[in-house]
Amino acid sequence: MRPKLTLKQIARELDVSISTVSKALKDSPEIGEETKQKIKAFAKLYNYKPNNIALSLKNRKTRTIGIIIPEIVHYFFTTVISGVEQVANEKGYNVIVCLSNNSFDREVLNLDLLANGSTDGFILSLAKETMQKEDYHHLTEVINQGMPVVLFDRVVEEVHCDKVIIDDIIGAKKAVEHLIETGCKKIGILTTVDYVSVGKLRTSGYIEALEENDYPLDENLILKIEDMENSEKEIGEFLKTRDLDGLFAVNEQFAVSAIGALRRQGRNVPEDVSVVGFTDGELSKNFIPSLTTVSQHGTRMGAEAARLLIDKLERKPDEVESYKTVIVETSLVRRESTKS
Amino acid sequence: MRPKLTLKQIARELDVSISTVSKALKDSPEIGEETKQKIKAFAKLYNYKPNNIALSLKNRKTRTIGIIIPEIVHYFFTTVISGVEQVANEKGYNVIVCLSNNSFDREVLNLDLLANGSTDGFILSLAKETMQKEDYHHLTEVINQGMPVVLFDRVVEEVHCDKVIIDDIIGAKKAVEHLIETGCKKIGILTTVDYVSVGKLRTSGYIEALEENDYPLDENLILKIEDMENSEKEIGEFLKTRDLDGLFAVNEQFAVSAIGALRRQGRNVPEDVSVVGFTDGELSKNFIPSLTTVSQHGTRMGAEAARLLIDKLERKPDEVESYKTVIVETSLVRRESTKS
DNA sequence: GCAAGGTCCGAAAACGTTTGCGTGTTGAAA
DNA sequence: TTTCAACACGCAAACGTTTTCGGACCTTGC
Repeated sequence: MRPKLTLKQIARELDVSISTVSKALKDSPEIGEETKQKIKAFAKLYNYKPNNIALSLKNRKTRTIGIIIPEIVHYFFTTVISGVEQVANEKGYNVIVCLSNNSFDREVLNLDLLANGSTDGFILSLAKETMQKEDYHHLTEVINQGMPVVLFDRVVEEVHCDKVIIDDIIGAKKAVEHLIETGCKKIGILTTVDYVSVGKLRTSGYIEALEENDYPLDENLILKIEDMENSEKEIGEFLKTRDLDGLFAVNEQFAVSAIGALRRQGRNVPEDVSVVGFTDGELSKNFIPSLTTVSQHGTRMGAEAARLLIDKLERKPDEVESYKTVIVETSLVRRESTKS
Repeated sequence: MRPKLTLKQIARELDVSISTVSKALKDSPEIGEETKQKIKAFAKLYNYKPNNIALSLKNRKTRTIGIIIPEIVHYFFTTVISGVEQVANEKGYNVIVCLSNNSFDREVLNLDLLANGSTDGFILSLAKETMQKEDYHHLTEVINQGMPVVLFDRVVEEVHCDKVIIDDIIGAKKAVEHLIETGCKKIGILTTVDYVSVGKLRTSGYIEALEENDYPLDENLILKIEDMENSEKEIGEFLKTRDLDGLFAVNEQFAVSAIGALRRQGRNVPEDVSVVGFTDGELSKNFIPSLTTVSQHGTRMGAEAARLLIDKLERKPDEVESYKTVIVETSLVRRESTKS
């Protein structure tokens, strides 16, 4: 076992000073050609690589960006990470991922931990609990210390920073309009309770689409699901008592549960009921019938977020502060769960 | 914008030396009670947190573990990460995730990068390209420098380190035996080419199960898929020309493709053909029919890997070197795609 | 009144870098 | 021979910690 090589060891070995070694390796003109060659050869031979920690300390930069997400076992978030990772790597940044598990305390903990030197900035999506508490002091504090933060997906007005979101309302409208265009007359929605911001927005989109097309709004066709555990049963009972021919679900899960329930009730998709989901994940692609769905383009969101963050990080300190909100367009992916 | 507080600033502000501040905050008996209180109060008021980078440099430890995986948009890997994260956090470690995208070069790059001070050890699953190349010098080098490495899932004998794997062979046998027990007479397998070690092992399990139950081995019922892009078509054609009543697929993807193809051919699952998959992901749970599958318990694998790594990290330096291989048991999850 | 011992604190080194500046050596010009 | 660039290199500080060691001052006991 041979421990890591340092400048000091090279210096001792070659009988020069540490600074000479450092300069030689950076090809400084201060150092004689001969010495440079000798040092470079030695470094290469023993595979010298500078210590990142020491560099970080010296430069007060880590070239690392932190991602904090509510959960990782979740298709959408992984695509976002993938997007972040791609552009981060292009620009020579590293990515460190932490999970809040939707807990406020863990979000604060992770943020504090990473903020103390480990990362130069953050990309994060708020924990559910945080949004309920409406307590964002940990974020404002970090921002006050001069660390750039980019919020995505689950964002909130109170925090002043760059944001990347999708046009939830427009996306939902696209979905419902597609149902209308393909001949559905009575369209229901499977959504979440209102404090989940995306659920609320998508519900708004649903309502807007109905209004703009002169469809009556029937509260009876709206199911707001709170308890994810029992969503299957709840959906089944809801569908049994509604005579609808079009259904918009605000996520994949609800969509497939609905299709399953409908099938058990002897109703075919899309012949009897058309179904549109939200989020284009593994399920949508592989389900039978495959799901018509609103794609959120997570990869693109991640890439945008990373770009925003890195821009801030590499901005000259005298440039004026300004926060952008990037809206990533959704698109409707037509598949087999709706009529064509 | 108020920049981060350091010991030096506290010292200047309170007109004591840096070392006094440091000691006071660690509650050292060397410092007078009065001074201690004063310093602690000040630190608390302004929310002092020591700089992790400086600590890492001093202690030559980062309390960070690096995970390198082939891809993140993949249910199994996310469960593993989740497992690692859980125990890492319990023990006060951070997790940094990098992706190799199944590329050898990116695996080497990431490993090199993280090895230079960013992490204390690694948990990784080899990239496909790495396994083809059979080039593991980057790993042995890192190990030689004294950094512990734990390999999981895609492991390889040539590298000497701790490993966490599942009993692929036994898992596959369980799957096939279940098919046999539920009355299947002619059982096929959808697998990968042999250099993907898990594919090879699962194929072995399939063969063993057949042999032990005196089923004839028919090479004609084995489909080795190389090109993931066209797997759907390939599977369809394979099934069209085989008259089997049981099918074992080495991953979810293949299983659902098969079910789709069978259905198009007018064959019902599980009435005409029973199907068992491998990996218990979103798809298996939500597909209709839901999939009987071999669960790999990714979370448990991640947790085991993290425990192994942290044990090595916190081991006294004089303890003897020894490498363990932990085998995480698989279990068969019975659902609707097989007869009961 | 003086040495011994306690109490409380500060100086400095160390972790591995980078970099501005000082210094010694060389060679050539005067 | 003297002088002065140019060149090649080393010193030291800095980043933010921790920790060992020693020093100043006060108290105590004789």
